[in-house]
Amino acid sequence: MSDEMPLARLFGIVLQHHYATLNERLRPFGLSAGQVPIMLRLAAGQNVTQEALARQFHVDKGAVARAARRLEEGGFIRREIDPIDRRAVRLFLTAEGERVVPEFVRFGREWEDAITAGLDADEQAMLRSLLDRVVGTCADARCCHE
Amino acid sequence: MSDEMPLARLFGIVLQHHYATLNERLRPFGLSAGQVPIMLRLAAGQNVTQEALARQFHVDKGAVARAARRLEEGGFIRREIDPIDRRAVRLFLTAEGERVVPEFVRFGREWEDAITAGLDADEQAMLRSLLDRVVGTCADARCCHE
DNA sequence: GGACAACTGTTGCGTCATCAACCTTTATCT
DNA sequence: AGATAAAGGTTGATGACGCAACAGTTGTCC
Repeated sequence: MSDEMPLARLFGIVLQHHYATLNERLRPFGLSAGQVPIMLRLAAGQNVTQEALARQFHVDKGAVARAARRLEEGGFIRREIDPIDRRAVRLFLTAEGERVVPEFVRFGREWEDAITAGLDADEQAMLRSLLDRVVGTCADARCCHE
Repeated sequence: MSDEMPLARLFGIVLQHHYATLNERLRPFGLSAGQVPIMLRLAAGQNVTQEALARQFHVDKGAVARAARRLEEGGFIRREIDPIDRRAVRLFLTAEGERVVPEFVRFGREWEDAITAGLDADEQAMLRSLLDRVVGTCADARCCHE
């Protein structure tokens, strides 16, 4: 199986599998995997700043900007300049966005289910817990966020 | 901490941390993280085919081709056409490659140590085991390799 | 109130990696 | 043997992401 596989490669393989799976399912929408986290976040509550998204998902603000642009071009979100702080852009789902986002949620959930199909509930919880802690360790290394 | 973080993002964060760390350390060599797995494999035994590397690390053959080219241009490996099967290219370390590869091994090990610093030995083993199984699951999904 | 710093967002460039198309070489099949 | 298929490798297009430089806006501090 894992004959001398660097730990980093394991992460890479899983991540690429995620991109491949999501990209395929999102192609009919003209979208790809990078836009999903934004949609998921908006499904849970709108009126969100790009900066808040970048911070929440530990993603570069440039990546958020590009993803938001594609979502807007596709007609899934609307962007409004915050009247109080005119630097900030606030994101909202359009009617079309509201309509499709449950499917995106399902895509994400199904991928997680598929990937952890060989693990029982305890092992899944253990995996997430260990990943959380590893992420915490490497997040501390560079920035010192919340 | 992980407030509604998609599982895939956890993998992405760790992987990006790996790239950032390795790229920084490899810059003095004119290399970057993508070339490391090849070097590590060659350190453990030379005369390897690009196709074998792609299969071992579950990486696209195109990625291996590019990484091998950069390593050759940097003078770290040598590429010889297999005289038996003239389609195949076999990779070897140069003297310079032999000289630096122990450092690359160290870079990789130090990153793994840093990332798992918050985990005890049992938890580290558990993490790798769970990752192996998840990777096995998603590897089965597309191909049906060894 | 005016100079300077800090923050949000955008864009260009680089890296990792995939896929698809192609070329060359080898294997297969009749 | 000749045609066809399959395999190893290369290249171009694309996606995700980070970093750095920049623009516009707001905050701070004399």
